[in-house]
Parts: sequence; C-alpha cells; structure tokens
Amino acid sequence: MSHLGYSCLMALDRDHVLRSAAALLTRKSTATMDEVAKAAGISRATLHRHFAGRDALVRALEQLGIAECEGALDRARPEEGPAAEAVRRLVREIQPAAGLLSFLYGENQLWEGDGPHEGWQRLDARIGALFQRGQRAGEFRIDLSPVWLTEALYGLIASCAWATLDGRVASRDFPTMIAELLLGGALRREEP
Amino acid sequence: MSHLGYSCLMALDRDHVLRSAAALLTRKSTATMDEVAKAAGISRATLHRHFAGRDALVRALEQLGIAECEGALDRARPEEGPAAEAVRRLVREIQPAAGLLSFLYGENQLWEGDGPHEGWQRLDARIGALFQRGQRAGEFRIDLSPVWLTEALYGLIASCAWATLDGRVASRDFPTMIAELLLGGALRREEP
DNA sequence: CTAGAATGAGACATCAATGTCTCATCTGGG
DNA sequence: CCCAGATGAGACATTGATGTCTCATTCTAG
Repeated sequence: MSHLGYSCLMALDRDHVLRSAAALLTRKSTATMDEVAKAAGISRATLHRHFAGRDALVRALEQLGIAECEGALDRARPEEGPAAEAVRRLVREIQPAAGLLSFLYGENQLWEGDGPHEGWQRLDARIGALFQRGQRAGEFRIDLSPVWLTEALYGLIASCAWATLDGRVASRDFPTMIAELLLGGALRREEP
Repeated sequence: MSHLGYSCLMALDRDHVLRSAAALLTRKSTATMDEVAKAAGISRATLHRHFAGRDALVRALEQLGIAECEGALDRARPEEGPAAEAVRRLVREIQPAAGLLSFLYGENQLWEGDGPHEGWQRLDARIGALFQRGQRAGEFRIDLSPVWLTEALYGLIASCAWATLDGRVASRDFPTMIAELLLGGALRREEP
C-alpha cells in the first residue's frame, strides 16, 4: 500500500469509526470503548490508535456534529426567502445529524469547561440571526426571543430524534413535526 | 428517640437528601455519591444508609419526578376548561420540577430496561389525552399527533430548564416561553 | 444520667473502564 | 519474494467510583 493509499484509507477508516460511534452512542450514551470498537468492527487497540481516549473521541464527535450542522445551515440558505421557509429547509437538512446532536446535547461534560466550543457559539449566532431576521420581517412574533427559539429548536430536534429511535415518531415525519410545531404551534389556525 | 420519632426524622432526612441530590444532579448529572452526600450535608456512609447505591438513588429520584409530575397534572385540572388553558396551567405547575425532569430525561439508563416505568406511561397517557381533547374540541390542529406533542412538551421543558440554569432564559419567563411556543409557535398571528 | 440510635470519618476490598504495552499475524507495494 | 505498516488479541497496571466495614462521637428519649 502506497503512502498516499495509506493516508486515504486511514482517513476513510477514521470517518467510518466516527460514524459508527455516533450511531452507537446515540442509542447508548454510556457505551464502553470496547463496545464502540466492536460496533465499528475494529479492535480496541486500533480504536486507540485513531483516538487517544474516550475524551478525544467525544471531542471528535463534537467536531463532526458542528461540521454537519454548519453544512446543513449552509445548504439551507438561511438568508434566502421567507424566514419560515429557511427554518423548514434547515430542519430538513439537519435531520441526518439529529441522532448525533441529541447525543452531544446530553453530554453535559462538553458544556462544563470554559464555555462551549467556539463552533457552537457560531452556530447559535447564525440560527439566532435567522430567527431575528424573521422577527424584523414581521414573520415571527417578537415575544419569543431568538435565543429561546434557538434553544427550543435544539430541544425539539433532540426529542424527535429520541422519539424516532423507538418508533414513537416515524422517521419520514421528522422534518414536518419539528418545523410545524416550532413555527405554527399546536393551536389551530383560523381558516381565512 | 422513639421508634415513631425515628421514622419521622428519617423520612424528613430522606426527602431533604433527595431534593439536594436532584438540585445537584440537575447541574452535574455525573456527580459522585461523595458529591451528592456533601451537597446534602451528610456523610457518604449516611447516604448509603438511606439509599443502597447510586442506582437506588436514581430510582428514588425517578419516583419523586413521577410524583411531582402527577401532582402538577392534578393541580392543573387537565379536564377543565379550554385545553390550551389547561396546558398553560400544566406548564406553570410543572416548573418547580423542571430541573429534576431534565436530569431524568437524560438518564438513558432509565429507558433501557424492559420499557419505561409504569408511572411514565400513565403520565404520557394523561398528557396525551389532554392534547387529544384539544384536538377533538377543534382547539388544536390534528396533523401533530398527541404522542409527538407530549414528547415535544418534555423536550421543551428540558431545554428551557437547561437554558434557565445558565441564564439564557429568565426563570420567570419559563411558563410563558414553553406554553407560548408549544401552543402558538413562532409565526406571528394575523391580527383579527 | 444512661443506653440505644444515628452519624461521621476513614480504612478496605472490589470492580469496571481505561490507557499502555507486546507480539503474532496479515496485507499490499516494491 | 520480502518488508514496512497496520491490525487484532490479549496481558498488565492504573484509576476512580463504589460498596462494606469498623469505631469513636454525638444526640436524644426515657
């Protein structure tokens, strides 16, 4: 195997391990390094060659989660068109990362240090700006702060991801359930 | 100390320990038995005299959480008046237990056994029935299932409890933020 | 006051997860 | 074919939390 081929395979492996770990930890957040290794189909020794320890693994998953969110946000084009439509696009794009996000959301360890990772702050700011744009445009009500709307979006994503895991919500309904509740609420609208 | 007096004091202590533990674990869900004991102002030995182990402590907290929820639900009179008002009452009554609930919500360990505790099922059913009543009365839209609305309520409570802890949401806004978002959503209503 | 009950402090063994190490084996490129 | 790099299997020590135990001290009912 050439040096180029080697690097390439390592990178592929690393990504595969990361995604397997995300899938497992989504279901069982206390899984052992041994279980993570088995889930990825590699030995514990190799797992340690990729990630120095559990902490490093979680940090890598955090980076992955941030990257997926930023990608989803980019694809959702949050500055474009009505804010409500942008929110719907965002929820749709973020669905594949929902499991990983709900895991990270529950890792209090990540939020205990000297403030959250810079990446989360940037995401919070971008999503908050989207809600603020909707408020300025008169689309969104102004008595719910952008900060709270952002937080609520995360909470709904985590709830729905979790409810999807054991079948209380169908996977195909994920985008609708979240976006409709967040935007329109439970109250029935008056028919015009 | 008489046998009667003994039992009484033990019960008081037990409740105090339970509530201290809830307050601590809300902030740091991985707190040690030692930290829990210190937070309650007792020694680790005494803590073990009250609760056989960490598992027993978490189970007791689960019971407490269920009891607090049922109490809140009772006081909210979910069968009375408009469903939307009943939801608002429920959110208001449940606020004091929000921290404990968000801790329990994150303890995946509780949901991994042979289905969740019976108490949660009963609560889910009661809250689901409230949303269903609202749908039948034409108050709530029917394209969001009662199961999802119940799940979303839990998610919003957990998010808001967490956001309250580090000051992103003011404690006094808790009931409004949750009820308004859940019921009305982010979209601005047309002025009649 | 006195005896029994409860507590606090700490020693101690246990246990599970982790991190590190070695070595045999496998694989692919030269 | 041969070798460097990667892997898997497993041994090993370490660490932190846990559960159990003892004993001295404190407190309170009688």
